[in-house]
Amino acid sequence: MNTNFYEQVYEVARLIPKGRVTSYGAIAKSLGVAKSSRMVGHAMLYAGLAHPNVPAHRVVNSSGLLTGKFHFKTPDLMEQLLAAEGVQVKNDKVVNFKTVFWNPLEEMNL
DNA sequence: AAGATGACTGTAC
DNA sequence: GGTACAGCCATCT
Repeated sequence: MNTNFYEQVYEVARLIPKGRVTSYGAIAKSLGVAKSSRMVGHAMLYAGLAHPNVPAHRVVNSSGLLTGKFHFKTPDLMEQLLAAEGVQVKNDKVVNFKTVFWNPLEEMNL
């Protein structure tokens, strides 16, 4: 699909360190399309098909809520993966979200 | 071409 | 902090 935009989303998503999470808006903002946060989520749908190894489970909404868990192979997979990386998930929500939050802009600004 | 949809976000109550 | 509403924008029907 020529979606270079998606490629960038995947690239940023892959940069997320293990045990950390980020938000769709943060990724969108780092790509200069903060207003298209929804497109980031849409790109994540393709993540499992176009690019394996894209840790889409590390991307949550601005509240740290696992909004996309139902789009995974199984609804439990997302929190399973997060838990396996040391990210505690409670009630479909990332615990200490502000603490484990990883800002893509930080990496890009280096 | 126009309307509906969605893995979102920010503001308001 | 939870619910409600509006703004945004690519994709699909």
